[in-house]
Amino acid sequence: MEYTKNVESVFEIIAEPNRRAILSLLVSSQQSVGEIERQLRMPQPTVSKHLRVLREAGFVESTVDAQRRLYRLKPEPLQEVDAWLAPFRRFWSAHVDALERHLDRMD
Amino acid sequence: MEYTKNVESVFEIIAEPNRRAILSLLVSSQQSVGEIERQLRMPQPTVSKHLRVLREAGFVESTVDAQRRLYRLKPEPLQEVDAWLAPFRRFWSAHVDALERHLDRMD
DNA sequence: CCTGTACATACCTTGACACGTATATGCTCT
DNA sequence: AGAGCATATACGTGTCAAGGTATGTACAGG
Repeated sequence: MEYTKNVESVFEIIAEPNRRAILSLLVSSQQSVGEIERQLRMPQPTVSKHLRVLREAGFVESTVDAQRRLYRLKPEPLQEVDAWLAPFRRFWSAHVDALERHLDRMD
Repeated sequence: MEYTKNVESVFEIIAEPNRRAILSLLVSSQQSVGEIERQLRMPQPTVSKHLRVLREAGFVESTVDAQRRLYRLKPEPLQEVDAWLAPFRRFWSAHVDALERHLDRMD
Protein backbone atom coordinates (compact mmCIF):
# COMPACT_ATOMS: atom_id res chain seq x y z
CA MET A 1 0.00 0.00 0.00
CA GLU A 2 1.10 3.49 -0.71
CA TYR A 3 0.87 5.48 2.45
CA THR A 4 1.20 8.98 1.09
CA LYS A 5 -0.16 10.15 4.41
CA ASN A 6 -0.35 13.66 5.78
CA VAL A 7 -3.36 14.55 3.69
CA GLU A 8 -5.52 13.65 6.74
CA SER A 9 -8.99 13.97 5.39
CA VAL A 10 -11.58 15.88 7.32
CA PHE A 11 -13.42 12.62 7.74
CA GLU A 12 -10.56 11.02 9.62
CA ILE A 13 -10.49 14.02 11.92
CA ILE A 14 -14.12 13.78 12.92
CA ALA A 15 -13.99 10.02 13.24
CA GLU A 16 -12.59 10.52 16.74
CA PRO A 17 -15.40 10.80 19.33
CA ASN A 18 -13.53 13.17 21.63
CA ARG A 19 -12.84 15.50 18.76
CA ARG A 20 -16.49 15.53 17.80
CA ALA A 21 -17.32 16.31 21.42
CA ILE A 22 -14.91 19.24 21.38
CA LEU A 23 -16.39 20.58 18.17
CA SER A 24 -19.89 20.29 19.58
CA LEU A 25 -18.81 22.21 22.65
CA LEU A 26 -17.36 24.99 20.58
CA VAL A 27 -20.44 25.44 18.45
CA SER A 28 -22.12 27.54 21.15
CA SER A 29 -19.13 29.71 21.99
CA GLN A 30 -15.38 29.78 22.24
CA GLN A 31 -13.76 27.98 25.16
CA SER A 32 -10.39 27.79 26.85
CA VAL A 33 -8.50 24.51 27.07
CA GLY A 34 -9.27 24.27 30.77
CA GLU A 35 -12.97 24.76 30.22
CA ILE A 36 -13.03 22.02 27.63
CA GLU A 37 -11.02 19.81 29.93
CA ARG A 38 -13.52 20.24 32.76
CA GLN A 39 -16.71 19.96 30.75
CA LEU A 40 -15.60 16.84 28.91
CA ARG A 41 -13.71 15.32 31.86
CA MET A 42 -10.70 14.67 29.72
CA PRO A 43 -7.05 14.80 30.79
CA GLN A 44 -5.45 18.05 29.77
CA PRO A 45 -2.84 16.54 27.40
CA THR A 46 -5.58 14.69 25.61
CA VAL A 47 -7.48 17.92 25.07
CA SER A 48 -4.39 19.73 23.88
CA LYS A 49 -3.47 16.97 21.47
CA HIS A 50 -6.91 16.82 19.94
CA LEU A 51 -7.00 20.58 19.67
CA ARG A 52 -3.71 20.47 17.85
CA VAL A 53 -5.13 18.04 15.31
CA LEU A 54 -8.25 20.14 14.90
CA ARG A 55 -6.23 23.31 14.55
CA GLU A 56 -3.87 21.89 11.94
CA ALA A 57 -6.85 20.63 9.99
CA GLY A 58 -8.49 24.05 10.10
CA PHE A 59 -11.46 23.08 12.25
CA VAL A 60 -10.58 25.56 14.99
CA GLU A 61 -8.37 28.52 15.60
CA SER A 62 -7.03 29.96 18.82
CA THR A 63 -6.22 33.32 20.28
CA VAL A 64 -4.06 34.02 23.28
CA ASP A 65 -5.71 35.47 26.37
CA ALA A 66 -2.99 35.84 28.98
CA GLN A 67 -2.05 32.28 29.97
CA ARG A 68 -5.15 30.88 28.38
CA ARG A 69 -5.84 30.02 24.79
CA LEU A 70 -9.33 30.48 23.52
CA TYR A 71 -10.40 28.09 20.82
CA ARG A 72 -13.21 28.76 18.40
CA LEU A 73 -14.72 27.02 15.41
CA LYS A 74 -13.87 27.65 11.80
CA PRO A 75 -16.58 26.64 9.34
CA GLU A 76 -14.71 25.45 6.26
CA PRO A 77 -13.82 21.84 7.02
CA LEU A 78 -17.28 20.92 8.18
CA GLN A 79 -18.69 22.64 5.14
CA GLU A 80 -16.59 20.20 3.13
CA VAL A 81 -18.34 17.35 4.86
CA ASP A 82 -21.63 19.01 4.15
CA ALA A 83 -20.71 19.32 0.50
CA TRP A 84 -19.76 15.66 0.27
CA LEU A 85 -23.13 14.79 1.70
CA ALA A 86 -25.08 16.78 -0.90
CA PRO A 87 -25.49 14.04 -3.54
CA PHE A 88 -26.73 11.65 -0.90
CA ARG A 89 -29.28 14.16 0.31
CA ARG A 90 -30.69 14.20 -3.18
CA PHE A 91 -30.74 10.42 -3.09
CA TRP A 92 -32.72 10.11 0.13
CA SER A 93 -35.10 12.94 -0.60
CA ALA A 94 -35.91 11.11 -3.82
CA HIS A 95 -36.75 8.17 -1.59
CA VAL A 96 -39.02 10.27 0.57
CA ASP A 97 -40.73 11.65 -2.52
CA ALA A 98 -41.37 8.16 -3.80
CA LEU A 99 -42.81 7.19 -0.46
CA GLU A 100 -45.04 10.24 -0.42
CA ARG A 101 -46.35 9.56 -3.89
CA HIS A 102 -47.05 6.03 -2.84
CA LEU A 103 -48.95 7.19 0.24
CA ASP A 104 -50.85 9.71 -1.87
CA ARG A 105 -52.07 6.97 -4.11
CA MET A 106 -53.22 4.99 -1.11
CA ASP A 107 -55.97 7.37 0.00
CA MET B 1 -8.58 3.43 28.04
CA GLU B 2 -11.85 1.59 27.91
CA TYR B 3 -12.23 0.03 24.52
CA THR B 4 -15.88 -0.91 24.59
CA LYS B 5 -15.70 -1.32 20.87
CA ASN B 6 -18.28 -2.68 18.48
CA VAL B 7 -20.34 0.48 18.46
CA GLU B 8 -18.45 1.50 15.31
CA SER B 9 -19.75 4.97 14.73
CA VAL B 10 -20.90 5.98 11.30
CA PHE B 11 -18.06 8.46 11.28
CA GLU B 12 -15.46 5.75 11.55
CA ILE B 13 -17.10 4.00 8.64
CA ILE B 14 -16.92 6.94 6.28
CA ALA B 15 -13.42 7.86 7.42
CA GLU B 16 -12.12 5.25 4.99
CA PRO B 17 -11.56 6.74 1.51
CA ASN B 18 -12.34 3.55 -0.39
CA ARG B 19 -15.62 3.22 1.43
CA ARG B 20 -16.55 6.79 0.59
CA ALA B 21 -15.72 6.02 -3.03
CA ILE B 22 -17.99 3.01 -2.96
CA LEU B 23 -20.82 5.01 -1.46
CA SER B 24 -20.39 7.72 -4.07
CA LEU B 25 -20.55 5.09 -6.79
CA LEU B 26 -23.75 3.68 -5.43
CA VAL B 27 -25.52 7.02 -5.22
CA SER B 28 -26.37 6.92 -8.91
CA SER B 29 -27.50 3.32 -9.07
CA GLN B 30 -26.97 -0.13 -7.63
CA GLN B 31 -23.83 -1.99 -8.68
CA SER B 32 -22.45 -5.49 -8.51
CA VAL B 33 -19.22 -6.24 -6.70
CA GLY B 34 -17.43 -6.75 -9.99
CA GLU B 35 -18.59 -3.42 -11.34
CA ILE B 36 -17.35 -1.64 -8.24
CA GLU B 37 -14.10 -3.54 -8.47
CA ARG B 38 -13.52 -2.43 -12.04
CA GLN B 39 -14.62 1.16 -11.70
CA LEU B 40 -12.55 1.78 -8.60
CA ARG B 41 -9.62 -0.43 -9.64
CA MET B 42 -9.61 -2.16 -6.30
CA PRO B 43 -8.75 -5.81 -5.61
CA GLN B 44 -11.88 -7.88 -5.22
CA PRO B 45 -11.27 -8.93 -1.60
CA THR B 46 -10.82 -5.30 -0.65
CA VAL B 47 -14.15 -4.42 -2.21
CA SER B 48 -15.88 -7.33 -0.49
CA LYS B 49 -14.43 -6.46 2.88
CA HIS B 50 -15.46 -2.83 2.65
CA LEU B 51 -18.90 -3.82 1.49
CA ARG B 52 -19.20 -6.07 4.48
CA VAL B 53 -18.40 -3.20 6.81
CA LEU B 54 -20.84 -0.94 5.01
CA ARG B 55 -23.53 -3.59 5.08
CA GLU B 56 -23.14 -4.34 8.78
CA ALA B 57 -23.32 -0.64 9.51
CA GLY B 58 -26.49 -0.27 7.47
CA PHE B 59 -25.05 1.91 4.72
CA VAL B 60 -25.88 -0.58 2.00
CA GLU B 61 -27.93 -3.68 1.40
CA SER B 62 -27.55 -6.40 -1.19
CA THR B 63 -29.74 -8.67 -3.24
CA VAL B 64 -28.72 -11.82 -5.02
CA ASP B 65 -28.83 -11.85 -8.82
CA ALA B 66 -27.59 -15.28 -9.97
CA GLN B 67 -23.87 -15.33 -9.08
CA ARG B 68 -23.80 -11.60 -8.61
CA ARG B 69 -24.74 -9.52 -5.63
CA LEU B 70 -26.19 -6.13 -6.26
CA TYR B 71 -25.46 -3.52 -3.67
CA ARG B 72 -27.52 -0.41 -3.14
CA LEU B 73 -27.53 2.50 -0.72
CA LYS B 74 -29.62 2.80 2.40
CA PRO B 75 -30.18 6.36 3.60
CA GLU B 76 -30.27 6.15 7.39
CA PRO B 77 -26.61 6.21 8.44
CA LEU B 78 -25.74 9.16 6.27
CA GLN B 79 -28.80 10.93 7.56
CA GLU B 80 -27.28 10.53 11.00
CA VAL B 81 -24.21 12.34 9.80
CA ASP B 82 -26.42 15.01 8.33
CA ALA B 83 -28.21 15.37 11.66
CA TRP B 84 -24.94 15.74 13.54
CA LEU B 85 -23.98 18.48 11.15
CA ALA B 86 -27.14 20.51 11.72
CA PRO B 87 -25.95 22.66 14.66
CA PHE B 88 -22.82 23.55 12.77
CA ARG B 89 -24.83 24.63 9.77
CA ARG B 90 -26.64 27.07 11.99
CA PHE B 91 -23.24 28.25 13.19
CA TRP B 92 -21.79 28.99 9.80
CA SER B 93 -24.92 30.50 8.35
CA ALA B 94 -24.86 32.88 11.32
CA HIS B 95 -21.36 33.78 10.16
CA VAL B 96 -22.56 34.50 6.66
CA ASP B 97 -25.36 36.65 8.05
CA ALA B 98 -22.91 38.66 10.13
CA LEU B 99 -20.74 39.18 7.07
CA GLU B 100 -23.71 40.32 5.04
CA ARG B 101 -24.81 42.81 7.68
CA HIS B 102 -21.28 44.11 7.78
CA LEU B 103 -21.17 44.56 4.01
CA ASP B 104 -24.58 46.22 4.12
CA ARG B 105 -23.29 48.83 6.53
CA MET B 106 -20.35 49.48 4.25
CA ASP B 107 -22.29 51.00 1.40
C1' DC C 1 -20.52 -33.53 -13.10
C1' DC C 2 -17.00 -30.34 -14.06
C1' DT C 3 -15.18 -25.96 -15.24
C1' DG C 4 -15.31 -21.23 -14.80
C1' DT C 5 -17.02 -17.12 -12.77
C1' DA C 6 -18.46 -14.17 -8.84
C1' DC C 7 -18.06 -13.24 -4.37
C1' DA C 8 -16.81 -14.06 0.56
C1' DT C 9 -13.71 -15.17 4.21
C1' DA C 10 -9.27 -16.51 6.86
C1' DC C 11 -4.79 -15.43 8.25
C1' DC C 12 -0.86 -12.63 8.71
C1' DT C 13 1.66 -8.37 8.72
C1' DT C 14 2.17 -3.57 9.24
C1' DG C 15 1.35 1.05 10.34
C1' DA C 16 -1.36 4.57 12.51
C1' DC C 17 -3.20 6.68 16.29
C1' DA C 18 -5.00 7.42 20.96
C1' DC C 19 -3.70 7.08 25.51
C1' DG C 20 -0.95 7.87 29.97
C1' DT C 21 2.84 9.77 32.31
C1' DA C 22 6.29 12.93 32.51
C1' DT C 23 8.23 17.16 31.32
C1' DA C 24 8.82 21.54 28.88
C1' DT C 25 7.26 26.28 27.70
C1' DG C 26 5.18 30.54 28.67
C1' DC C 27 2.67 33.98 31.09
C1' DT C 28 1.25 36.52 35.50
C1' DC C 29 1.78 38.38 39.77
C1' DT C 30 4.23 39.46 43.82
C1' DA D 1 13.59 36.73 39.97
C1' DG D 2 10.67 33.08 41.64
C1' DA D 3 6.25 30.62 42.34
C1' DG D 4 2.30 28.95 40.29
C1' DC D 5 -1.02 28.25 36.83
C1' DA D 6 -2.32 27.14 31.90
C1' DT D 7 -1.11 24.82 27.96
C1' DA D 8 1.93 22.23 24.88
C1' DT D 9 4.96 18.50 23.68
C1' DA D 10 7.87 14.05 24.06
C1' DC D 11 8.09 9.32 24.64
C1' DG D 12 6.71 4.63 25.21
C1' DT D 13 2.84 1.32 24.78
C1' DG D 14 -1.24 -1.20 23.23
C1' DT D 15 -4.93 -1.73 20.15
C1' DC D 16 -7.11 -1.81 15.93
C1' DA D 17 -8.03 -1.68 11.23
C1' DA D 18 -6.59 -2.05 6.28
C1' DG D 19 -4.08 -4.47 2.96
C1' DG D 20 -2.23 -8.73 0.52
C1' DT D 21 -2.37 -13.49 -0.48
C1' DA D 22 -4.58 -17.65 -0.37
C1' DT D 23 -8.56 -20.29 -0.16
C1' DG D 24 -13.53 -21.33 0.49
C1' DT D 25 -18.42 -21.28 -1.23
C1' DA D 26 -21.96 -21.03 -4.53
C1' DC D 27 -24.10 -20.69 -8.79
C1' DA D 28 -24.39 -21.22 -14.16
C1' DG D 29 -23.62 -23.56 -18.44
C1' DG D 30 -21.94 -27.15 -21.31
